[in-house]
Amino acid sequence: MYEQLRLDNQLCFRIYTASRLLTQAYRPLLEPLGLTYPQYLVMMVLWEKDNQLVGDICQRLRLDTNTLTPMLQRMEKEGLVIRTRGIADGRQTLVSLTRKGHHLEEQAKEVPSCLTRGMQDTGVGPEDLQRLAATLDTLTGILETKKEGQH
Amino acid sequence: MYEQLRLDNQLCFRIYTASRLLTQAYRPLLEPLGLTYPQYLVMMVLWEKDNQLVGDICQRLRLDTNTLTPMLQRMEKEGLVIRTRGIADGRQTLVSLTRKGHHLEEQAKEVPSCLTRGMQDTGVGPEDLQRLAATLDTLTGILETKKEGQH
DNA sequence: TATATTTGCATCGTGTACGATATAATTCAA
DNA sequence: TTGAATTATATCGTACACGATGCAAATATA
Repeated sequence: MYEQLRLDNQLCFRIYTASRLLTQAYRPLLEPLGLTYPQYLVMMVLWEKDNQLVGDICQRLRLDTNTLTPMLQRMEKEGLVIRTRGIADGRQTLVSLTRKGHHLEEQAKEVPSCLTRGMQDTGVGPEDLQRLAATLDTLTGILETKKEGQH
Repeated sequence: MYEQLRLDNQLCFRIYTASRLLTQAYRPLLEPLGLTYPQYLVMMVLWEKDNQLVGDICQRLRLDTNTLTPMLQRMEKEGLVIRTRGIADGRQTLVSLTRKGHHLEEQAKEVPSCLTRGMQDTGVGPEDLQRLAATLDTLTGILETKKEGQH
């Protein structure tokens, strides 16, 4: 029995579990909007700035096109976005919000507070979350750098 | 533009990204062992204690049978585990390591250190990781409690 | 003890993730 | 300028996740 292989010693398992449970916590809030959690992320990117290329969204969410293209196709079928091919560069695909997609922001703006409200009086204070975010940013930065180095 | 909908303000997005990047970081280390990251988690559970029920593994990893059953079936096909139905209780399925599955622990024991080594001299110290783990545990605990309350 | 309920696991359908490959448009180079 | 490399997306195959449903074994209840 190797101590380093104990599940309880695995940071990655904690992050993996927290990620899944958080996504599950979002589900009942996003279901009324007809969004999955990854789709909600795409919407946030587009609400910040409309008319972005697939590649822009990829970069922002750190996802590849093989994940995003099918997702954007489903979102287009749902009438949330429109995909337009070849404007300046014929290879690019521009993703734009539909009116429906725009309007969804009004309903979505309540979602984040629903979750942070649930964090109150739980032993996890705002400063803990702040520190958590900072450490995760550093960690992600490191992992991205290592990833670059592979190519 | 609602401030609370900015991607940069989303803790969940950070965790989601960190989780994916960490899993990606494990991939090249686990590929030689013929394991995916979730399968590696199952193996860790079984290395800690062999001969566990599907339900035990579910509870430990906080995954449901609809995820684990197909995964265990794949692992059985790979010759890592054996699934035995109905010992005391005919509904249960006992999951046991094969000799091959047991032997894999020897190779796997190097995996964790490969990753922690990569964390050295990066600005993220052991105490940061410790605190990160603690906060995630609390967070996960809260999310689990909320989840219970839904039933 | 016959029936209803619960339990443990399996199956199904949909939606991500992601490596590998394909394809068409653009750019580079000889 | 034409063929080679590059780039931006798309497609394909496999493996999770997870809600919903199915099913047989065990348990509870009348």
